[in-house]
Amino acid sequence: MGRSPCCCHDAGVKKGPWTEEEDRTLVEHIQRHGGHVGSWRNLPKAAGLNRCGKSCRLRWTNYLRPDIKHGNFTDDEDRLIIRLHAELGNKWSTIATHLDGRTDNEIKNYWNTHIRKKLRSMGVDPATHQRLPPNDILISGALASPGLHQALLSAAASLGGLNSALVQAQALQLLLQAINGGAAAGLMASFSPAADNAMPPMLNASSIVPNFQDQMNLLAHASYRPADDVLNNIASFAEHGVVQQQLNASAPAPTAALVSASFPREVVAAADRPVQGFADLLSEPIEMPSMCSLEDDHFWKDMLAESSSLPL
DNA sequence: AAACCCTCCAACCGCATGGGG
DNA sequence: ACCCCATGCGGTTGGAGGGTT
Repeated sequence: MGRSPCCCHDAGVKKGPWTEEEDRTLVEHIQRHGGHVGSWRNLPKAAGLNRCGKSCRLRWTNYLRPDIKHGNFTDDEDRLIIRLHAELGNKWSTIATHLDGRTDNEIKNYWNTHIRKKLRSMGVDPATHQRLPPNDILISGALASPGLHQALLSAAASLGGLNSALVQAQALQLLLQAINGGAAAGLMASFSPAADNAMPPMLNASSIVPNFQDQMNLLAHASYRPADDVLNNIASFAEHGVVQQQLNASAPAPTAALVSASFPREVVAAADRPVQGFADLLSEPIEMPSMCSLEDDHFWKDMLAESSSLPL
């Protein structure tokens, strides 16, 4: 129906990057007409450019227009883009109307190359501005590294050596909470306890033990001594920087005191919290791995908290 | 030094929309 | 109501440049 083929399909019409000469020709032509363009389709011929009108329009609106601001985005602009995206979605042209001198194309590129990546690395879905499911965080974050992911699975498997399924679950929960800031349900569900232990058929973060101090008390009274490889595996996580605090693999059995001392207080507090939306995650500093470390990046923390509080 | 990989962004592509005849 | 055309818009691509092996 009705649409004529674009002039861009004409043979001999130049494509690709613009030269300075072409830029100058286009700018001078538009300036000669008082900054107004009658018809983009007729412009190339009138200006003496071997380009299609669409290409000229794009070059002018995205790059040559005198009111365009070039250079890095400011923190305020970042903040505004995230807030507007949470409200409007991928309406780049609408978002661009709120940022002086920025084009929709530039904002779109900036979103796709910088902001989206940053949000994902923090465990936030850039499309919905909600917290990513645990599995997605594992895949998108530092644990996408095969070695680290394998180490995690190995540690989880070695927890089977513990003499109580409940203690296994608690220890694994603690480990995963420390690694993933509470988003442990995915791996917890895939963890199979020994058959002779009385365990719920399906594990998840909320069905284990709701209070971390209770877990520690249970550990203290369980008088269990885990296999050395458990400690070694946990220590290897520490080496990977997943758990920031160094563990001492040659220490005595991990009583509650040892475990508490081995993990920062913030981790213990994080383990005690239920899994919630990412706004709650951001409400206070949590010791987390580098893939979603927020406590040293207040700018992003504030910005995300702001965008997540918008009415949708 | 060279090959390879990755990131970034300008530019392209094709569909949607709206206005005029 | 229909057709044609110009422009707007968002998704995608390709190549330059920088970093890594």
